[in-house]
Amino acid sequence: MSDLLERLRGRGWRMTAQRRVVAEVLDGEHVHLTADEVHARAAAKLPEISRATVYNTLGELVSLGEVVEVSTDKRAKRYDPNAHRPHHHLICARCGSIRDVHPTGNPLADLPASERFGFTVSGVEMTYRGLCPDCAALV
Amino acid sequence: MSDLLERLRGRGWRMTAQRRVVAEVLDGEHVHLTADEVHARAAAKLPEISRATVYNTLGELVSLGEVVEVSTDKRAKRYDPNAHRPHHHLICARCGSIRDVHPTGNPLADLPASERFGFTVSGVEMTYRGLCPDCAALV
DNA sequence: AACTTGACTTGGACTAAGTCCAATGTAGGA
DNA sequence: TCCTACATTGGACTTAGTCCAAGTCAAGTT
Repeated sequence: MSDLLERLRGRGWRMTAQRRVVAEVLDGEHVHLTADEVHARAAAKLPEISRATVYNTLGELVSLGEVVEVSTDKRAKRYDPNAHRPHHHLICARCGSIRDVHPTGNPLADLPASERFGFTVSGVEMTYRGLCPDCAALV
Repeated sequence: MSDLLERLRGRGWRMTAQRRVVAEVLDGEHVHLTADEVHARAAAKLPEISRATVYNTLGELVSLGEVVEVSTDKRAKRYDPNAHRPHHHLICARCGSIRDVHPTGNPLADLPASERFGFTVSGVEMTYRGLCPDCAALV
């Protein structure tokens, strides 16, 4: 987990207690938390941390490429700390739970030039949807 | 455009002026509008239509499968009326403009059983990201 | 054509998620 | 130790969307 902190320090991040706990929360579990969940977990370690700081820090981590935003159908964005390994997502349409998945194939190669409309294409996200075992059992 | 209205009527939709203008707005242009943009265009034809009705109607069209929700990075969801033809999206990271694209390949087949975690997988969305020609010219 | 009724619409209050900002605090270099 | 540019705070604000009780109306029935 100090890997992440080292990388950030190496990039000129001023290291504060707030940034440290946010980084630790994200680095600690490979689940996909909302900003509010990150705030709650961070506040457990550093009670006076503000929501604004959590949003700021998450935004910085995203632009540094350390964390990826995932938009599910639910309203709140989720933050995926597993940004260093390329992967895609499988989301339960009912409960919103997310798994990281690794499909075979190369989806970027599947978009021919004629379908690019002059865009400079830099990446692709695949979002598989379905029902998780628990939710499927309820239906 | 009356295709859509016919289909809806055939499914037992009670046809009201409000639903008609919303359907017409979506059916009229193949752009990807936000709920507020749909409301604005609908209100141009039927000034007293309320936002709640637009949201209700969009929600119904989505659950009927006539329209697809697209979550970009921006906050508001966009509504894609081109639901009858399977396709994916190419989004400009800068201005948020969206194009429909048709990649080759079968992404569902690219997710092996070992990567499904017991989920019942029902679909997949591919979101290509990059810069549109206009935005690329600005950088 | 008038009646009936349950589905539809309305507007306004409410909630959730996120942004902004002026005042205050502090990490890290000199 | 001091300085200062960068970071944090909390609270107001905005945006996007939901909810609901009251009123309206489409379409089937007579």
